[in-house]
Amino acid sequence: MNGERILQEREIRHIRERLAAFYEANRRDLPWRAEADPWATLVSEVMSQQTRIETVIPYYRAWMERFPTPAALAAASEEEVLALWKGLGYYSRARRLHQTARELVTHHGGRVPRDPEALRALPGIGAYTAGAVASIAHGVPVPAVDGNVRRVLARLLDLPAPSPALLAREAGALVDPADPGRFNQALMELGSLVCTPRSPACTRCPIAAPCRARAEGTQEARPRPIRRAPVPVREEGVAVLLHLPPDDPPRLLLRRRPDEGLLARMWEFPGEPCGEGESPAAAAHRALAGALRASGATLIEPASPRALPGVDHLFSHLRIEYRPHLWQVEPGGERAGSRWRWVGLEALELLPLPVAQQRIANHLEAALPECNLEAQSGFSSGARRGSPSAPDP
DNA sequence: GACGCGTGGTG
DNA sequence: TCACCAAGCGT
Repeated sequence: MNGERILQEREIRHIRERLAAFYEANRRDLPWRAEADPWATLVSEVMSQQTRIETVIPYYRAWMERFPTPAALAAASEEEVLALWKGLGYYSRARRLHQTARELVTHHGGRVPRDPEALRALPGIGAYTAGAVASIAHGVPVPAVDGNVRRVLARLLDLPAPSPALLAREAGALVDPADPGRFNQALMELGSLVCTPRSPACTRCPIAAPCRARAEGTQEARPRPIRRAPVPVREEGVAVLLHLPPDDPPRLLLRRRPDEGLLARMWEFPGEPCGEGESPAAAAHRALAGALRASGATLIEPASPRALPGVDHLFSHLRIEYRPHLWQVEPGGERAGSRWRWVGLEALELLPLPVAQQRIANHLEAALPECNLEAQSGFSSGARRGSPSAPDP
């Protein structure tokens, strides 16, 4: 089916007028709305992908301070880029934005293109972000269908499961050519403030009159919710290798994750997933063995490790229960490699460390004073207390 | 088309 | 407590 519009011309004009008024009265003062800078718009849109606006704001400020232009980002190291993104999640966004900045410099004169197709071709920029940047930063009359807009349109048209193609067509016909950026942001703001997933405030909605779901009373059921598969749980033994130099701050051995997949190229304490029926302590021992081999470090005392508090972390599709165990070691010869690194406790914040790993480090820091004492009287002597795999209290 | 990909807020 | 989900993209 094509060409068939559900809304009449008169309704479209009505919706444009009401949304424009709604936006002027309700728009939030977000930092990127104060600028007329396409780079600022692009950065804010990428950061906002699947992320709450309140979470984005401080990251956006720090990012624009450090990388005010595509050229500034293009010149940065990936490690610094990931470190600034730390805690925001979906880290491939940071790596793709980094790559996009480089392509802007090499192929677009260091500027953000206006053509939606050119934007769409950049890494990390899909249909939504291309439409948002083209309309908001450059005034191009194209739609920008995010989760909010999908929900608003599904209700306005009373469709249980509208396809992306249908939504793009309807939104494209609806966009106000007089101010496409304002219109698209108004639709999102409406979804965020009024036409919410649960308990939509239809009595306060500026476009309740033409809303088909409102007329049918089906707004709560539009769009139809999707069922998620239950997330698998994995238990992982973690080896925290601690070096206590006599006159310097404590140091830790970290490992860089693989180039692809979960938390790609982020840093972590070495860990191993528990095999079938394997205890976390045994898995941690395997991680220890690998870390000693890779780094050339040696155990100070080959005794039982001290168990640190467990960290349970929920990822988007996986739950991992980290069971960290602490060993004191002496760093070995020259063996290092780019995937392993000794890092001072105070320098962890400069590294791209995922949130769960930071929690492990925090527990270690809390336990450190005791370790110093034990180090002098022989670290090995019965340092174990509580269950080795006790979860976070 | 379904899945992999983080984290924190919310009812 | 926990399921849901937020200004999605790439494969």
